[in-house]
Amino acid sequence: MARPRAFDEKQVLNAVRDQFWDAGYAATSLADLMRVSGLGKGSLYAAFGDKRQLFLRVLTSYTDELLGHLREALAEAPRALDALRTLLDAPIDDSTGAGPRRGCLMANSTCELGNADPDVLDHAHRTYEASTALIADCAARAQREGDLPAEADPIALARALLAAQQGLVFMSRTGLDTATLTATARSLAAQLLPDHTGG
Amino acid sequence: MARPRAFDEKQVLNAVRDQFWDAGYAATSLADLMRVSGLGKGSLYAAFGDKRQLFLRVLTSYTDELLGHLREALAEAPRALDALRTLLDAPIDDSTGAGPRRGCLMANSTCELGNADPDVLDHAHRTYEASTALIADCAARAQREGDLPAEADPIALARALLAAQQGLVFMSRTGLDTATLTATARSLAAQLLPDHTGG
DNA sequence: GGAGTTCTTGACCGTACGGTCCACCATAAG
DNA sequence: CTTATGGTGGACCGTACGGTCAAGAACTCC
Repeated sequence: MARPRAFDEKQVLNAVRDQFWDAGYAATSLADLMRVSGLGKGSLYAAFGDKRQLFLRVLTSYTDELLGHLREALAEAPRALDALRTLLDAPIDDSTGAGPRRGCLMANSTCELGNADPDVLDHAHRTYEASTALIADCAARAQREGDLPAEADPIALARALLAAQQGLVFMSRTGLDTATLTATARSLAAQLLPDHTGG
Repeated sequence: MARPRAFDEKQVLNAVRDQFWDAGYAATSLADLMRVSGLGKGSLYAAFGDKRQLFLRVLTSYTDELLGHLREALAEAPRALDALRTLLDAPIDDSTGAGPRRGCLMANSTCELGNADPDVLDHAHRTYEASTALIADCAARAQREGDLPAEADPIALARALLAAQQGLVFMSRTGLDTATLTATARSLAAQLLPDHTGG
């Protein structure tokens, strides 16, 4: 093993991810990556390859975590309908956090690089298809639990929810105040996931 | 007036806008702008200032046009409800066009530059507030025409529609096939703008 | 036609970028 | 202690970028 690494790989990847997340791909320079990681150029290149490779690696681990958390959250909720409603709260969390509103790294990357980098586009497509499948499973459970009309299409509902969520994320990025954002999320949730038992 | 300009300003601005729209701000170089405009560096700088000024000018004229078209479309529709439903078709048009799916220039710019450039963020905020107001007016008309429940809040509905639209635009950018995108748009329209008279 | 003014072209500049390389260092094995 | 191996840090490189400038061209006015 010779000389051991002086850095924690996960820590470095998290720092790099945050940098790309805050500033985007093009606006992040190698100097930025060196600063946030605390590594020299040589170490960075030896460990992760060039800027694009590092970015793709960070992007992949980001979506892996995202899908993992989504799977957990949807599976663990006692009531599936509540889990679906929670999906629309994610943008609110982004707006209330301390730092800048940075939305979703995958969405930002798709906007910035989707037309220029087929790998990124493909990754985006796969990620959102996977999300749709997870959400659709949860919607089907909500149907079984009697909280959603049985005749609804779970996949269609999943796509509608995902679209609403991404739209909210974007509105958060425009600087919409948290109260209005929250009200809009509630409004969308009420219309896309109405209380079925009461009606 | 001395020597007259050899280019049409509007034509140049449109070409530049398309370039920024396709590639984004950072990924567009001055060489790109020279190529698509047919102008030399000197002419570009003399006529429009530096890259950022040119970009902001293009962005402003883009949103001016956008709001103008929106105002027209919403006002001219015989039935307000139909105009509101048409809002969700815009992302479909983007997906069926010949070129790459490039979404909305204002949205792309907000994602890329919103955190770094307060001017862009402010412009985005104002633009979407203006859009919301226009859509809310149309929703109010739909209420007067008996196509929307009178107790609904037009502004809240406008924000929900705008969020849904932006979400659909984003899903189009991930490469979602047109049929699925269309189905999702129809699904969202059905839930956000249900047929009130029939139900 | 001469003067004045604006536009055009492209050479030029400084800089900051992504990427490479190498001398040095810290550890493990023998 | 010696040697081998991989890690580190920073000097270095070529390039492409955004931006400036000056010389000449095209036009108007007198």
